Amino acid sequence: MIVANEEQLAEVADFFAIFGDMTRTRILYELWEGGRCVGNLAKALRMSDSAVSHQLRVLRENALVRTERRGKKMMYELSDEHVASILETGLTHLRERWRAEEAESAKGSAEN
Amino acid sequence: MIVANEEQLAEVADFFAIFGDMTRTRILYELWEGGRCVGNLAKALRMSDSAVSHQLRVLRENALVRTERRGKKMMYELSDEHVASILETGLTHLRERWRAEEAESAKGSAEN
DNA sequence: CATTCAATTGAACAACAACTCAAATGAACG
DNA sequence: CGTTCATTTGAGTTGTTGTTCAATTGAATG
Repeated sequence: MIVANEEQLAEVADFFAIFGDMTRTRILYELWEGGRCVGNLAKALRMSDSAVSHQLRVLRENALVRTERRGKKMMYELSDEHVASILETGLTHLRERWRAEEAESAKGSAEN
Repeated sequence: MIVANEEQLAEVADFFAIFGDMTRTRILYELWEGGRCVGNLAKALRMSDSAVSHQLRVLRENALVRTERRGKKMMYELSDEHVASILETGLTHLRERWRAEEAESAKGSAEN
């Protein structure tokens, strides 16, 4: 049990909210595999460059990704391993839930 | 590196989004300390019973909290330790960030 | 069974967030 | 320096989300 005040809980909420959008999680997931430029990401997500760029801005402003210009292209990468580990936490948690749901539905079909 | 498809990433996003609201993180934080009824939570958060109840519904529907009726009151508690551990992950991550920011600002004031 | 306390629900409203589209910026290169 | 490719920006629009308010449900109790 960690002690936290309201201001900190607000920051926690804001922090989780960044991961609370599919476009951003997809971007982070892509970057998990390695650095990518905007156009490359946009193609992978089948979205407009603009839409992706807007979300990259959010990620950048929250220090979840770092940029490095390489010629005309702007390379994006995760700012540290922490970001991947947060994603992993959520993914792992859901993995367990999915497993449980599967077991539950298997039980149901055995009963009927 | 965990393999995930888009549907799963969508679920991850939705999952994080639940934590991405201050009211809900405050509720979860309160429940971390132990079970509470709606009125009690509302008082602690200085919000209307209704507003809290609406958010509790979201948490309930996503299986983050469990309920148990005790007389007129409805007792809410975290559905498992996992929920607390997710909160802790976020809190811990931000702790490090806050420490880093503090160190940074201390460096700044030493320079000037 | 009427009353009271506790919680839930639904509609309405306001605030916010994400995407689109068009325009602007920036870097390379002939 | 004009053109091209890559990205960013801002305004506008649409959809979503959280809160309020009033009405409703549910359980206990005299």
